[in-house]
Amino acid sequence: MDDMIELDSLDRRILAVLQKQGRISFDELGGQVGLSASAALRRVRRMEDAGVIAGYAALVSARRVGLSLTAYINVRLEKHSGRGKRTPMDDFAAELATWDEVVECVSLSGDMDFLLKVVVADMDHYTRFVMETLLKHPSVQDCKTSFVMRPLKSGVSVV
Amino acid sequence: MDDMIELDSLDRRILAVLQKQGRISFDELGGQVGLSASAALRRVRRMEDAGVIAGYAALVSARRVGLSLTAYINVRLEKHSGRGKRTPMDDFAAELATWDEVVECVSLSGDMDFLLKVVVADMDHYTRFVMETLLKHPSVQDCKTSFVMRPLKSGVSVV
DNA sequence: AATGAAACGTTAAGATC
DNA sequence: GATCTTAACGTTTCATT
Repeated sequence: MDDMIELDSLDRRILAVLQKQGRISFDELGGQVGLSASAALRRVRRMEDAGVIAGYAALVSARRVGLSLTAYINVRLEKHSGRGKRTPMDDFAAELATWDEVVECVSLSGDMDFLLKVVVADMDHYTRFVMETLLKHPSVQDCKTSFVMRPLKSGVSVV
Repeated sequence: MDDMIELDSLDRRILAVLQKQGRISFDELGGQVGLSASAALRRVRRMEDAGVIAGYAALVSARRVGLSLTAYINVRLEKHSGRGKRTPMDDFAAELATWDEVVECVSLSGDMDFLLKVVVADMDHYTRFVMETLLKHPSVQDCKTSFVMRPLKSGVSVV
């Protein structure tokens, strides 16, 4: 399951194409990298099986579905006070999954514990989320927000 | 070009499916949301044309291609010293596009100007990138890094 | 040379659009 | 009906013996 796989330059070109055009046909894909459809298919299947390609996704424009505000929130947790045997981090992680506003969350080195990426309709919704959901959570000590003013580069295809 | 489009609950269910299974057939997609293949296709094409679906992408596992270190870097730019009529921000944004290590970059409110998401093979590569590329750029004043210790939620399909 | 593995292209039947 | 997917089959290449 954890086997490293060798990727040659053709594999990498295939990945580059699929990251831009995830629903391209194997015929076209092969054409772009200089292979037949079946050869392209074989290589893609191999990378899927090896977990190099984790899956495929439609990219949804946040704006076009009415979500025009993006923010990053640094969160610091309480050091103690986990419920029962669970740590504050466990409690937080469990509830996180139920918050639709959070599209990305990583645990960090440094003074802050988590970085959340949050996408919402407007400032109103954002304020409600922070006040009535995030800060009300018993594991959360405090947080600090930076709002996204302009996206310069969006990397969506590395997981 | 900027027309808001009305999405009903069926459209939203279709989007949810396509965000998880971007290469699903329309037959299966229709089955999951209770539509025929052609009805599902019509709705998907409509959302593609409206820009709601910005595209499709294969999701590549960073680990499996040997990129096991992820970091977020807050960058502060020089306030002046743009070359010619261009601002430091223009200079920075232009060069950014050529840095493969940066998979995401947004301009932020607050004391820092940018947040970069960086994915590299190891700490060695990371150090080289910061010392020999990022900090050498004339627009960059200073930066501060947080390393990702554990990804809890990865949102890849909102753009 | 002979052998086997790996990767390619062609073909054709079935699935999908 | 046209395009796309996918498995079967034969060919080429190349490293090993």
